[in-house]
Amino acid sequence: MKKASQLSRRERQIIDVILERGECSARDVHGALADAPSYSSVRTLLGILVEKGHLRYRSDGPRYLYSLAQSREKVRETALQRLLKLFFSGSRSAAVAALLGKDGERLSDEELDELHDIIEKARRKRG
Amino acid sequence: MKKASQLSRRERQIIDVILERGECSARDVHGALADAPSYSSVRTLLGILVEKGHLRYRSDGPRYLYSLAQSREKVRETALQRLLKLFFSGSRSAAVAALLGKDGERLSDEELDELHDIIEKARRKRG
DNA sequence: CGCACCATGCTAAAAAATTAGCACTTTGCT
DNA sequence: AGCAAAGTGCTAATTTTTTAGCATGGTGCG
Repeated sequence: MKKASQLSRRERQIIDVILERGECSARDVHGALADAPSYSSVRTLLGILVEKGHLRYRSDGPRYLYSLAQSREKVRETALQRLLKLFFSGSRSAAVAALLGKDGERLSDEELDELHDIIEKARRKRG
Repeated sequence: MKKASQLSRRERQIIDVILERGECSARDVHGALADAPSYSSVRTLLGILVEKGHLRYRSDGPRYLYSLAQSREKVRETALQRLLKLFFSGSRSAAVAALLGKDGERLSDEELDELHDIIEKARRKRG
């Protein structure tokens, strides 16, 4: 079984669709791909991804619904780790700063409140 | 010129090395790859990546040093956008929350201070 | 029931990626 | 000057990916 980093382009593309939309039928995936190949090809790829352990599926009447084999959180954490390593020398706060924009101008008031709470909570915990 | 999302596995791998380390010689890249193919192959790939516009190089004595063609910030922003779209429905604050950990336990006191400043600055700006 | 739809398995061919060798030039150093 | 290291261009073979067709079986609904 290959690692996630070993995904081919199409494989990654398909995983991305399912990451973004959640459970999908082969038809859904095919429709979601901007430059989709034939329906048959998409089904082949889905089969391969299941075989490799990246996806799983369940029956829903006459169709299969595909979803991630790993938990979303796990996949997300892996992706975050990669990003941290590549762009932020592993520093989470540097990544956060980039997300916020230098002056937090990218966030709504509500979002700012949420973050403020998180930070205060962490501080109180430490005294 | 193909898009970044169209990178093949090896291509991505090589770009990643250069993202992480900055300017690299062919030798550096070859050495940094855990499962590296021949030096010759690495040079071929580097050539392709330059041709495709992903990398550029400059002479440094008898060797070439390869680096990103696009600014690091641009590549980073693209990567962040993808992450936001796939895992956080586009919400930056949700991504920040994930980075911080539920209670911000992942950050040092100094990092917390920095973030607090950013948030306060943003708030004052809005009243 | 029978059609439409979706699945499966098998097959196969075309395209892309990956690997690598060879001959030769340039550069830096001793 | 001469060697080692690193570059170039060209070529080519192998492997992987990607594409797609076909025959067949199951499910749900009018």
